[in-house]
Amino acid sequence: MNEDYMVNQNVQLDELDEKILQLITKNARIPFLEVARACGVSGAAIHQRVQRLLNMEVITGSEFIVNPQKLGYNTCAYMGIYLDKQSNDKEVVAKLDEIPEIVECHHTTGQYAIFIKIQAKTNKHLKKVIDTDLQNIDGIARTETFISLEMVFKRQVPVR
Amino acid sequence: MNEDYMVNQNVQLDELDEKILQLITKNARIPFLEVARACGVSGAAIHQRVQRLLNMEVITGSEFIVNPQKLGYNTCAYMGIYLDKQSNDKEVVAKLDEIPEIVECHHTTGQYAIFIKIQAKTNKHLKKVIDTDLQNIDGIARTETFISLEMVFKRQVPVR
DNA sequence: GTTGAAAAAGATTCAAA
DNA sequence: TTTGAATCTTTTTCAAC
Repeated sequence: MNEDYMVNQNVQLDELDEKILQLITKNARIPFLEVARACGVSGAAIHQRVQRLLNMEVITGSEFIVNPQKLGYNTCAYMGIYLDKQSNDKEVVAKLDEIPEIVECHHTTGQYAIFIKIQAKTNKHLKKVIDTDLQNIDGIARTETFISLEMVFKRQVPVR
Repeated sequence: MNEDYMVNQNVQLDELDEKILQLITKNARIPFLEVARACGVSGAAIHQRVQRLLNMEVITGSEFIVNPQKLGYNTCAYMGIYLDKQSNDKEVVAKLDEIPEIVECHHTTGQYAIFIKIQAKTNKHLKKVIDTDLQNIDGIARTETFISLEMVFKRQVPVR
């Protein structure tokens, strides 16, 4: 009982919550007092609302966003992974987790069992990740790579 | 001259920059004075370094991270898009940009011309995005969808 | 749940090194 | 580039509504 898949994770948010989310998801450093002024409520109210949104896990934290290219990461790729029939998904994922160039990992349905996003410095670096790091993982049968020539846009889920 | 593709965007960072990045990319709300204490320098130094990292676009901003599931977005999918030969990539991308459920969009090489990430509330919602919103865009020949059953991990590019 | 007020902490500026 | 000190702003707490 009470497994993840049984829980409706949806949460009731009012307009103030949504306004707050719209502001802080675009700029985590915005002063709560500025949010307060924009919303016409007190700073204390924003403080409490944000705390509540964190407690409810509607927001899971904050981050400064790095520009991969400025750190020399110029190659981005997606990869679909086929697993051997007898392989253990969890073990494969644990191994993938150890490869820092893999920045995202999903269990998927359809042709692939696992789908990942890779950030590498160069095409040569990507080749090393694929031919060495991934090749060393037991259970991977085959992979298909899609190289991103350019990320055109990226954003978060719409708040309302 | 001086086109995007000619510019080496790589930037020289020292250990202090890296330490700062490691802290602020995990928590955008961390007080700079706390970063200062962790790094053994003054608050003013951190303030200036962060400003410099922003000016250099090593960091492009900050955000509170929303948990899509708590907003009712329970279906995540990736989609490869094949375009008609005579179609205009830019126009297609502009249309995709207008669909809020598409949260990421890349130009790709290989079998697909465009690769996108979709966040929908339900499978039915995803079907509506695919069958209605995407179907209405001229130039799209065919699509292939990979549904994510579970995002196992997500992180930013390693700093150093 | 929201408020204003108070106290504590942080951000920002700047002259000097 | 870094620093400490000064100033200004924000964060956080809390009693009262």
